[in-house]
Amino acid sequence: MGTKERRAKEKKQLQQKILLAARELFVSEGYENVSMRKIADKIEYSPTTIYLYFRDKAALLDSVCKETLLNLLNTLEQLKREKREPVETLRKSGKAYVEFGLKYPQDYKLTFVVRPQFQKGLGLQEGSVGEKVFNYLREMVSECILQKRFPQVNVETTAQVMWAAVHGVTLLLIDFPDFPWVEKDELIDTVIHRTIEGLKAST
Amino acid sequence: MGTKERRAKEKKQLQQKILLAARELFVSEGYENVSMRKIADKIEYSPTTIYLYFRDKAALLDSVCKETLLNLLNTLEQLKREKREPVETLRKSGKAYVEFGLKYPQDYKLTFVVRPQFQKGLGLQEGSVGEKVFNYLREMVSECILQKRFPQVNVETTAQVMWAAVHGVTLLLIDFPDFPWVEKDELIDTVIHRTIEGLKAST
DNA sequence: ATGATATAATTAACAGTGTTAAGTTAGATT
DNA sequence: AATCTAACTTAACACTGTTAATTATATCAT
Repeated sequence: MGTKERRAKEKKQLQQKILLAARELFVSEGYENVSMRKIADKIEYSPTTIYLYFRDKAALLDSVCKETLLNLLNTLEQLKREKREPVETLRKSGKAYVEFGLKYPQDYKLTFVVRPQFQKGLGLQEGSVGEKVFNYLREMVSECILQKRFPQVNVETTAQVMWAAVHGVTLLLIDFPDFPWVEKDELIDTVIHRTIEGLKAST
Repeated sequence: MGTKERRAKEKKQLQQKILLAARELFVSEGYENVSMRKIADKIEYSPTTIYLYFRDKAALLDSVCKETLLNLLNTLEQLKREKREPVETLRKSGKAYVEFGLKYPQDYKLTFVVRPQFQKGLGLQEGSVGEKVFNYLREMVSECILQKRFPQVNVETTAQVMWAAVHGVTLLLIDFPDFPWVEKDELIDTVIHRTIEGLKAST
């Protein structure tokens, strides 16, 4: 009865192929400029075949974003493993977050801007990869407080403040590439550094 | 020869009417879900009439965003007039910026996310209203340094860090309304407060 | 191997999109 | 009143996401 398994594997492969094509096109042309027909052309199937594997275009976006978040999560978890001073780990995590966004700018926007716009409410539901990424940040902050690097601040607030800071600088650098920014790394480092300094000095 | 002036005024009025309809629809339905035909229906003209007043849909978006930026600039300039302690003014400006974004979330996204996506490069050109908004921020920071509230930090870097912080928190609150945020005002105030505290403590 | 069956993929179609070119109407000028 | 010109509309093109009906294909039982 190996045929059924083979068929199942083939289905998965085609699904993966569609996903890859979609990601490449979304990234290079932008979500709204990519048509189902373009994706179909790229994989050399008819447009409607895609609908046998994904409910609609938004579902395709969803899957692409989930992959992106898994990538980001991997990058961050790797950092955690190289155990360091907790504040240093937090700092490096922030930097890694921004650099991830700048390395895959379109993926980042797709995930953190386009997707929430196209499916409101389902931004960061329980058990999702997105939640796991934020949980990572919570942990990092907790660790800093536990080891008394920070005063007894509210973990949740602090994590959210950190997220806002890195999210902000990431999106600005992506969306306004022609703005006269100071040197990019200086800007990123300063954003992170000052957010953390403000934290130490805070109540 | 008053007829020509009258016609000119009528043209401006219709252009304004189109702009208003476009803004209302963009805001309520989202830029990509609004068709030229929908706008035309709203103002009870044929779709193609719009093209006599705006080059294309992107130009319409452009004009809407410019209005938004003017509104934001007004809000901020008003704050400057009620002269206060400079750090306090900076703090209030940050708060006003975020609140503006939350009051008109779709306008904000249109201006600071959607528009740069649809016309790359022209994000913040010389003489634009966007540039004026950022110049306002530069001034606020300068004032703080001049009056020795901050150490001798780099104005440009500091202004950009501030922008990143408020931009980040604004977008997160808009895009992930269902995320378990801490109390909204606490989050906003903490973002601003800690950015400024980090500044004082910094080199 | 052949016919039946289930599944995968396709074609055709619908209602909608931004936009252009050609045509029409209405108001001002002579 | 006839002409001209600016304002507006109609018709059309090439595209979009998506559904329903249809065809091809590969697996199964005989």
